[in-house]
Amino acid sequence: MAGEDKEARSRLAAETWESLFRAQVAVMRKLQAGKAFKNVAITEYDVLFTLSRCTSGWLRLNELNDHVLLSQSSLSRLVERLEKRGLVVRQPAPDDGRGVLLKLTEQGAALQKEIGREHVRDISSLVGPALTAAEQKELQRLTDKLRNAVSARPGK
Amino acid sequence: MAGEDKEARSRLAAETWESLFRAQVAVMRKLQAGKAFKNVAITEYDVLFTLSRCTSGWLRLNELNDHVLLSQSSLSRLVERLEKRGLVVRQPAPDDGRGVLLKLTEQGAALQKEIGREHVRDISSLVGPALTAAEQKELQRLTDKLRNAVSARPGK
DNA sequence: CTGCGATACATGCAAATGCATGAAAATCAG
DNA sequence: CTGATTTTCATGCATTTGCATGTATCGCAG
Repeated sequence: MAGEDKEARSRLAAETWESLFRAQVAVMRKLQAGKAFKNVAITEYDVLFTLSRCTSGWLRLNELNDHVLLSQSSLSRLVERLEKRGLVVRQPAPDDGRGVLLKLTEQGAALQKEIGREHVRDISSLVGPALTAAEQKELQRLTDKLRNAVSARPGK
Repeated sequence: MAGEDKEARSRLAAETWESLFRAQVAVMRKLQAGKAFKNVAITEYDVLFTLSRCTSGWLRLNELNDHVLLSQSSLSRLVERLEKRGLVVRQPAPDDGRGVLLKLTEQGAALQKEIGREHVRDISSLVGPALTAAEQKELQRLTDKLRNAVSARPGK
């Protein structure tokens, strides 16, 4: 009956999330142990990486925050540290007096590339042997679909 | 040729991980915003949850640490706080003088159940509409496979 | 049994994080 | 245009985290 059905679907969703989360923890543990993140924390690298993917070069602090699992204040200070280390530069947004734009410095871009290579090696040695190419593609499709659906949905 | 193939597989693994990670961030963001985690941090809940799943009731701090994305010292203090709040009890391991066993108190078990229900509701309203049941099962299978492969592999 | 390295957990301390709040600019209602 | 509300980012402060280290126990080689 309907009640059981709803219950079963609820459980399926919870178990699916549980599996996804545990897999993320397991992989992240290994990655953090790698020497790629000896001098740069994983959240810091995440910021450098996101900036490196940004075509225009400049990115609003605001948008960056959506991408990263950090509170606004923590991101503010993380960026402050990166700036002090000469890895990024801040600039007031031209079209919005409240906004702040971010860009990688040459040094920041170089460091991102260096760590990135290491990082990709680590990832591929972890994920590569675990799943076939077809499985990886399917996993990518499913997680992309999940992320899109979740991000699209309003606050709720 | 072989070089390109290796490069392509490396990229696939990296992109797969990227997708998985972003999906996790997106879902986690929404979950953290839910009122389920107003009084209990997500890492704290994770500990309560893991203890609730433990059939024998008692769990070594040690094993718990494998499960959670926290350093050993952080977990030690997290557990200390939970004990102060009366949610768990500690006990020296009978067979190993160095070890510490953990168990939920009645109050801890009750709180876990209460938050758990809320949490499952949130998850299912996020994941449920995003993927079909078949897709969820497949996602679960793939992430389980990934986690098993990654955890099995020695330190490297 | 003895000594030595490894393992499990706790603790001092500096760094990172989040919450609450503040300041400045944008947006909106009337 | 004016005043109220919202958005964006920064900052004070308490909490949480991780690194390095300390202590106790375990396991093992000799």
